[in-house]
Amino acid sequence: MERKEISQAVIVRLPRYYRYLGELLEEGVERISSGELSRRMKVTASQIRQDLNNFGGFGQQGYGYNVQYLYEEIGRILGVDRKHNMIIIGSGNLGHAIANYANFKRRGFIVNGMFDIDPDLIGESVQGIRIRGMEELESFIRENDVQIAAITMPKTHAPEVADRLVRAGIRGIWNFAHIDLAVPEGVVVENVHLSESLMRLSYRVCSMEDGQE
Amino acid sequence: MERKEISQAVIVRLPRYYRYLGELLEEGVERISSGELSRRMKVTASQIRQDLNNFGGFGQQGYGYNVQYLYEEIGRILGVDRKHNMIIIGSGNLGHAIANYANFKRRGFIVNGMFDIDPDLIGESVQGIRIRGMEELESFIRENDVQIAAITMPKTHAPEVADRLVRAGIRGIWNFAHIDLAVPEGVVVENVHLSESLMRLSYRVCSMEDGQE
DNA sequence: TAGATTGTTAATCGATTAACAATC
DNA sequence: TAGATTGTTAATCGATTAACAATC
Repeated sequence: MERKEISQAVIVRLPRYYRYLGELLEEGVERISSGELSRRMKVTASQIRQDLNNFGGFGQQGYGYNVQYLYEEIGRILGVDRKHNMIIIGSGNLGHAIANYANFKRRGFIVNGMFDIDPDLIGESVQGIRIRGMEELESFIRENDVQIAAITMPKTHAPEVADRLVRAGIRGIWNFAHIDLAVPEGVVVENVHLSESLMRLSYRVCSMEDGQE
Repeated sequence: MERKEISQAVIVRLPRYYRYLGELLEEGVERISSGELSRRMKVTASQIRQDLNNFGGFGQQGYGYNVQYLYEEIGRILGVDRKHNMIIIGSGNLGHAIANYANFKRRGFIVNGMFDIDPDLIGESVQGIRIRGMEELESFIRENDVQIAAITMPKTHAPEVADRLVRAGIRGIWNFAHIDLAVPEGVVVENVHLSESLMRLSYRVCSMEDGQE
């Protein structure tokens, strides 16, 4: 599937293309040119064409891009055409928020297990998903062919849990803990560091006030 | 405070420096060289020195950087030395997760109001924060000098709410809704698009399997 | 066919890394 | 002082934008 190395910048933009194409599809738009899409997304048409051509020629000269086709192709590239079994480690508010978010399911991310250390939570159910104790972690991953784990627990035990996940064969970690996890080659970590995001917002608000941005 | 334009890439990295310096401080480390920090953070020493010099000469030749001093300076740059009043629009799990996260408070982000449209939630309290109806939004922002609003509600009404926030004088929007908000100059939007983050993870997991990354 | 718009090459711009003189 | 390490300039690398020939 992969020809050359795709740059990180392109990968970051890809889901946003997917979102806009989904919206166009809902609006009933059948075809779109890079120029028109560029106006909507506020990026250059050049960038859109360059980005898409990393993966192949999806368009047609004189016509543009077929929305449905391009949407499906990008979906395939992102892997949302497949099913991914997913677990959530940490059943606090954030874990609940993710478990409840129905759109993930639509994209093929099936949460089939939640875990916690709190005995009061173990045995409870969220959206039909049972909360389990940590001792079941490895067996559950193996038996349910789990690919992705979201870590939504405090940072203290996150590295240790990450090690267990890796050893149990997880392929991707969606890390919400405020710490950088060390994983071996072949395992992917995607960080969501909310406090860093909030500080960036704060920086920009403040620099707006003093100098102007 | 601002000399020249600071690049987006630098701003993204800044909170991570802050986090590592905070950890060093807790470890009792008094001084650190760009070389040693580069080993810890797995970035080049050159990049660290370049990044910091955007804001001034915090180091000393032959010595390195004083951890405490650098930590405080970066905190000042990020604006975490000040108080920011903050509200949360949307009191679902995600709103609760943010309200409950005590570390934000430590960094000066004070959540003093939560809002929702659900009559069952209005009047309830989370962490001592009362959940209010949307009709109180504008008056609350003005009376409590609120600078930052987190939008943790479904995307449908997010643009409309964003408009109200802007008109009421909010300076920064922390947007968790899966939509791009249009705001005038002088107002800052920081997006946290979880579904896009998850798709990036999915992409990288899949491309690991087919070709190798 | 003529017009539109892609795919792709070339030019520009910006960010990262390397190197080293300044200096603590 | 000598050694270490910064601040900063110069070199390299990569990403974005512009341009245009190919082609539907």
